[in-house]
Amino acid sequence: MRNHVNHYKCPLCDMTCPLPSSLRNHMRFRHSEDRPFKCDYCDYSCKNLIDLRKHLDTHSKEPAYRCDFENCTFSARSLCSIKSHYRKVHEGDSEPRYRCHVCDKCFTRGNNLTVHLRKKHQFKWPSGHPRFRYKEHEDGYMRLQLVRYESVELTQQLLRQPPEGSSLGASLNESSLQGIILETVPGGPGPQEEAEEEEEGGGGEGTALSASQDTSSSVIHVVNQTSAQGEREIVYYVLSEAPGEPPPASEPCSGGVMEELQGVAEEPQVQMV
DNA sequence: CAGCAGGGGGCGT
DNA sequence: CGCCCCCTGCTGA
Repeated sequence: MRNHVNHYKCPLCDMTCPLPSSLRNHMRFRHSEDRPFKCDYCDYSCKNLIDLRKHLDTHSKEPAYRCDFENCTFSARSLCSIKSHYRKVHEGDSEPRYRCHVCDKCFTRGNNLTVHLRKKHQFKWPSGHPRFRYKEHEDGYMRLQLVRYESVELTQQLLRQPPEGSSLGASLNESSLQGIILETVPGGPGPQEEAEEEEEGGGGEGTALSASQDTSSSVIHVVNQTSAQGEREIVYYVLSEAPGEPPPASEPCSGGVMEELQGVAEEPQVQMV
């Protein structure tokens, strides 16, 4: 469990990770333009041998993969197509398992749930989170992972908070974690002003996303920060969690943090999950 | 238009 | 490798 806490931050972006090796990999694949693996038949190149092999399959005329099941003639050009075929046809696993935590609609693939979340509920990716993660819940459904834990130390470092004056960063336990969640929805009173599109389809709009029964928490503060260079916006959510402890009324630790941030905060939003 | 599914690619584990 | 991305064509309300 402790291993899932992210202690390391990429100096070039907002990505965080639990291990130095993860950071090294990230640097190589995310921030290097080196593409040593080149295709002989086209100008495709990539950073990874496995990806090159996958690509080479696309040059073969015959479908490179066949279904192993007896008497099954299904074939496809990608391994993932075969696997999804096998699961659906030969294992009877056709029930949609990806479930929207807002409206409970189910989908067969995470990809399609992603489209749904973005189009129907206006979900976005905060900086440093290039994609959604889906997590299996106790009921077997895959739902959007809303919280990513990072150590308090790292968060303070991210916020350029001087380490002294923190009475709380000393020990890392589950209750002293801060989370970054992957969602922000205007939802309500915002007087926006859609530059483009779009009439409401009938005013229905689930709005308010009151479907908050499952997440066991909590009010989250959102701060949009613009760096000195005016480049990246970081969306921090301070998760007041800890059912056992009273939530520190105004985050004694983040007093300085909030103070520092308020200078650059653009539009704080408060959101429940 | 919403959802499904196949193909192909990126990237974290 | 596995998960998720985009793009795209198909299909059923």
